[in-house]
Amino acid sequence: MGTSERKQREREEREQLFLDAAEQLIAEEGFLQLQMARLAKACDYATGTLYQHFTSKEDLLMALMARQSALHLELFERIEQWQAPSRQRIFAICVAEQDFNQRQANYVKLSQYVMTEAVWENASEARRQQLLQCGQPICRIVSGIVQQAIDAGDLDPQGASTMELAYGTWALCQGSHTLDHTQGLLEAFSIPRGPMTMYRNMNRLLNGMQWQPLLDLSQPKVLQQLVQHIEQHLGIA
Amino acid sequence: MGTSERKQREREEREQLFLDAAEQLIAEEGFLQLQMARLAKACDYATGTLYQHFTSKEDLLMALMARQSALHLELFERIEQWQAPSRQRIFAICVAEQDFNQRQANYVKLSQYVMTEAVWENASEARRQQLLQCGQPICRIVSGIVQQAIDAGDLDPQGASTMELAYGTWALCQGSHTLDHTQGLLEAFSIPRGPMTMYRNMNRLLNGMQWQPLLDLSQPKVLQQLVQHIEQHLGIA
DNA sequence: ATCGTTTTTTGAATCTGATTCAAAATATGC
DNA sequence: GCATATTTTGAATCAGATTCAAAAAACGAT
Repeated sequence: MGTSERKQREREEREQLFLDAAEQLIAEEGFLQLQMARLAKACDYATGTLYQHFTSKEDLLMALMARQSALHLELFERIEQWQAPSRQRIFAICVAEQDFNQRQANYVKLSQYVMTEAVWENASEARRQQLLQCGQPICRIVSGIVQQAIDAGDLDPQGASTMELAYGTWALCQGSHTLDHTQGLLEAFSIPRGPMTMYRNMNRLLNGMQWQPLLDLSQPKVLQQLVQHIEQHLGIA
Repeated sequence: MGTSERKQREREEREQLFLDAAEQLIAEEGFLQLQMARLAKACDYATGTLYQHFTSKEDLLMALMARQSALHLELFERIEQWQAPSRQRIFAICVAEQDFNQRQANYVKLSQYVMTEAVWENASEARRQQLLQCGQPICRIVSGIVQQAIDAGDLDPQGASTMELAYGTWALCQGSHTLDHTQGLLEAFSIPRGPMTMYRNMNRLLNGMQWQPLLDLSQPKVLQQLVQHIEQHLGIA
C-alpha cells in the first residue's frame, strides 16, 4: 500500500537532512569535531534516531563520502561524453579530479580518513559495499576511455590490460593528492605547491604509455594551453 | 654529573621497551586494539608513566612510524651506494619500497592512518617534526639519484626541477600502495594483485621522463629479469 | 644513616563522546 | 476507540584516553 512508500520517502529525506547537516557542521569545524549527539540535536532529533540511519559514526562518514562521489561522477560523465581525442580526455579526468579535490579539500581529507582500516572496519558491511559501488561507474568511465584509445589506435597496450593502464593514472592522481595533503610535507621538502607538478608528471606517464599524440613538455606553453582548454570545456576556469 | 646521563639512557631504554611492546601488541591484534593502559601494564608500568614518553596515543603511533623508517632508510642507503646505471637504481628504490611494504603490511596501514589529519593533529609538534625529519634522508637519496642521472646525461629534465621528477615517482609508489591496501578495491575492480602492475607503470613513467636507457615493456622477460636482478642485489629474493 | 627536598611513578578518578535500550510517544489495523 | 506494532526519545551505560593528587623513590647535605 501507499503508506509504506511515503514512510520510505520520509526516511530517505531525513537521511539526507542528517547528511546535509553533517556536511555543514564539518565545513564549520572540521570532521574531527563532529559529534553524533550534537548532529542529532542540530536536526531536532534524538541521538537514537540518528543511529537508525547510520550504525556508527564511521558509517555516517562513509555515507557522506558516497554522496559526494555522485558529484564526482557527474564531472566524469561530462568528460565521457566529450568529443575529443582520447589523450585529451584521459588528461581531462586528472584535471577534473585535481580541481574537484582542490575545491573540496575537506573531502579529500575525509576520504583519506575513511579509507583507513580504522574507519573502514567500523562501518557497516552495506555501507562499505555502497562506497565500492560508487567507484564502479568512475572506473567504468576511465577504463572506457583507455579502451577507446586502444580501439582508435591512439594507444598500444603492449600486452597490458585496460585496467592496468587505468590503474596507473589513478595511482598517480591518488598519490599526488595524498602527498599534497600530507601536512607540512611539501614544505619540508620544498616542492612547489599547485597542480602543474602533477599535470606534468601525468603527461610523462601518458607519454611513457605511448599514448598518442605525445605531449611536448619542453614547451611549457603547450601544457598550459591544454589545461586552459580543458578547464574551459569543463567550465571550471 | 654522570648520574643524569644514566637517567637519560634509562629513559631512552624504557621508551624503546614501550615501542617494542606496542609493536608486539599491534602485530598480535592490530593497531585498532592497542590500548594505552594495556600497553603500560604489559610493560609493568603505570599508565601515567607511558604518558611521560608520549603525549597521546597518536603520538605513540607516530613514534612507532619514525622508528620503522630507520629500517626503510637502511634499505635505501644500500641502493644509494650501488654502482649501477641511474635508471636501474631509481627503479630499485621502487622495488625495495614495494618489498618493504609487502613484508610490513601493518606498517603501511599504520602510516596511512598516521598521515591522516585526525592523527597528525593529535601528536605533539616535536613528534611531527621528528617524523618529517625521518623523510629527509630518503628524499635526499631519491633526489640524489635523479640529480646524478641528469649529471650523467641519462635524463634530460626539460626544465623540470629535480624534486619534481622525484615527486612523480614517489607519488606513483605512494598511490599504488594506497590503492593496494584499500580494502576490497582491487577485487571490486578485478585488478590483479601483485607488484608487477606497479612495476610496469613505474617504468612507463620513467620512459616518459626519457630516462635512459628506456625499458622495452613489450617484452615481459626484460622487466622480469631486471626485477630479479635487483632483488638479488638487495638480497630480498 | 637520617632527614628535608625534589623528582618520578602510580593508578584510581575524571572526562569525552559514542552507543544502547527501556520507556514514552506515535502510528496502524480492526 | 482500542489493542498492537512501530518509531522516537534521551538518560544511562560503556569504552577508553587522559589527568593528577598522593605515594614512592632518588637525591644531597649533614
